[in-house]
Amino acid sequence: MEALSARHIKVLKAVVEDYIHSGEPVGSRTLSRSPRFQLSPATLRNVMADLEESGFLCQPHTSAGRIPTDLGFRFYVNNLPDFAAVSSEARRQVRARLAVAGGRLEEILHDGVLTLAQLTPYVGVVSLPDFRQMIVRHIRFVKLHKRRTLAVIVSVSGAVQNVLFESETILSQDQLNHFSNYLNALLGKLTLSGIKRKVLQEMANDKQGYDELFAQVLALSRSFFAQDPDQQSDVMLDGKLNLLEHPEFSDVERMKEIFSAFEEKGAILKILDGALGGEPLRVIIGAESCCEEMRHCSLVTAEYGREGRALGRVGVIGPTRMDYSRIIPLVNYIADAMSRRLQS
Amino acid sequence: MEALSARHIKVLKAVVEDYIHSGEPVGSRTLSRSPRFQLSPATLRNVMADLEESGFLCQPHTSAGRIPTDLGFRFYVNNLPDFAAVSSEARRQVRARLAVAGGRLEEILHDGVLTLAQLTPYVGVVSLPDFRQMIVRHIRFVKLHKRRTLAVIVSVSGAVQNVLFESETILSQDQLNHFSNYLNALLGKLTLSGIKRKVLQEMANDKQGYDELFAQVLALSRSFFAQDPDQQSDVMLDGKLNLLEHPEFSDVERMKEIFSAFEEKGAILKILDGALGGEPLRVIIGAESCCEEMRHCSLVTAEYGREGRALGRVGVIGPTRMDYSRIIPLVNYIADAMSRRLQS
DNA sequence: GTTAGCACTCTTTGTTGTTGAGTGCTAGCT
DNA sequence: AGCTAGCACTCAACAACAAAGAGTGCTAAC
Repeated sequence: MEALSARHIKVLKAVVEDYIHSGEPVGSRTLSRSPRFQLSPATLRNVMADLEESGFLCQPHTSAGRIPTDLGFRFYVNNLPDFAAVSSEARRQVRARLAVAGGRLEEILHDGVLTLAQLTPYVGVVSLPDFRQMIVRHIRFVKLHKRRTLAVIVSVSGAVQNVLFESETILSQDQLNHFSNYLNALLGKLTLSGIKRKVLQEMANDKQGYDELFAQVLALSRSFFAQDPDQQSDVMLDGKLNLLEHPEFSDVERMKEIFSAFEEKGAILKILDGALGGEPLRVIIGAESCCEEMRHCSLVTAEYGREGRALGRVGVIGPTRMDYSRIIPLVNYIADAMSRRLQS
Repeated sequence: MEALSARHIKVLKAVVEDYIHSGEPVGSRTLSRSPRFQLSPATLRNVMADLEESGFLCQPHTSAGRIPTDLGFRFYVNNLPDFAAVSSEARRQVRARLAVAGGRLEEILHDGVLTLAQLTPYVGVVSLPDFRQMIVRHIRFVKLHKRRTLAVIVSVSGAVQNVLFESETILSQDQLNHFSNYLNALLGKLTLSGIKRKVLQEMANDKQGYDELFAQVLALSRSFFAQDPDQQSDVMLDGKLNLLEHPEFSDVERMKEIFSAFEEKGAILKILDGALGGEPLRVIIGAESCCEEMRHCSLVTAEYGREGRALGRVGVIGPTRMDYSRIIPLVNYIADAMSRRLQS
């Protein structure tokens, strides 16, 4: 497989863009009619045959035009797109939904995916931050019944989580309040797993000499952390119906595949956060996701976060034939807007 | 339309049952081959023609057999089914999932729909109780930042809800704890809206002479209730993929309709809880739901609750051609199991 | 290096019977 | 009066076939 000439690249780009907009295999004839080529179909055929040999194009069947392979899309995305500016309609919607201040974390994320699902014909997706990695602002204990206790944890970014657990001894609400205060005073800018680590550490070097209170707080924390096994993070999807509009999913079998992938949120999460903290923007094309059910889908996702810390990823899932030149800037734009709102 | 003779009824029943199991329009010939009829096809044709005229059967096209109309299914469900006993496999699964004790409300409901989605080829559905109608066990206030306050409400059935609101004045956590204790001591077996009503009432007859504390609690409660506009209840669905297995939904258009109904949870909720407190078991067939998108679906739902109070409904959504004789007992069984678990 | 021409492939679309299931109707049977 | 056999008719489903159209690879000429 040799290096691609300028002409090869130009043809590849034309095929990809044409296919993205028409959804039909594109033939040499169609291409030669385009004003940007002065070439005859026969010449284009030769070029396309080369591109096929190199793995950038393929034919659904011998007498059809060519469509880009995953590799073809990949080359296009990496090198070629003329990014479209974010439309004014999109800016307007983002302003309306995401430029407002405050709100709980879940609301902000939800507004993000909703906006994406409305502005694109694809599925909006966002990964919720792993709660254990979020910086805790408060922990509060609420006595429910005997040893049954509820911990309410609030993160700096406004996420609230409830964890039910059983304390070792029966404690009154007043005692719990006391412990809450003590613990809150103690914790600086720590994540939940940071706190857990710290608590376990303190217990490990269990030299006596603690004051009674500290020992009790530790005991309580331990049973609390014992309960919280691995409170998984999660994903939010919106606009699944959008996919049904695309001809590539009019096949019921294919639909079934993708929707089953959606039900299995763990898989999506893995694809999304697999490389969290890596590139801020990421495009995953077809089989690159290594998820059998998603091999006909692409993901465009960007990191969102707070104060420079990445919290998760937000973006869209659509067919590999996705309008990358429009979607990539849009996803970036929305991730930015979300991060800004999280800051406030 | 005259009253149906015993023979008419017998034929209707046979048609419905045959159609439920085969999914094909059933013809007079098929029917006459069944050992339960000694009649010739011609005779059956006459009977079926009568049933069609009365609106219980219809023909997809002239040269096909007959299929039951919504009315036909309705007659069948109301009068005819031989209920199947709940299978031992079903009992086993329910034991495994729902006979365990305790758990948060959401978990219990989730286990319920999951079980239904696994035991039937339909979609499991459950309506979450309207939080405002649930009896409150605790209210606890957590100070977040300045006037920003989090109310944590725990119901007797184990549901936990967080409500964010702004208090009128800046209060310390200690004050909030104090208020929480006071309020908790105050509330007996009241629902959230009961509490709200009471608070507003107390404020209305605002004769002075309150002690300071009571006045402050009232003020706090008021801003809290102002925030909570109408925290809608919600529905949970599981097993949407099951529907894709049914031939009646291999048509993409029809699929789209139903899935769009699923996204619009409000509509489902309305159908489900429209008659909460009415019949414990309810079957809604096709157009009876008055929901355009659901006209090809039936719902079988039963009430679940706690200590005799209905909290919501649980059941399945499937094609009108549903195996009612098996599903009705199963839904009842599971609703019972859920209610029992909620008791604990 | 490019293009025109040609034979070939393969999908799509439409036509045309043929088959089979099912129907309504009528006349005759019990 | 109720039931049944028979018959003509309708219609969907299937298969076979033809024609059209889009696209290809290859070769020879420009």
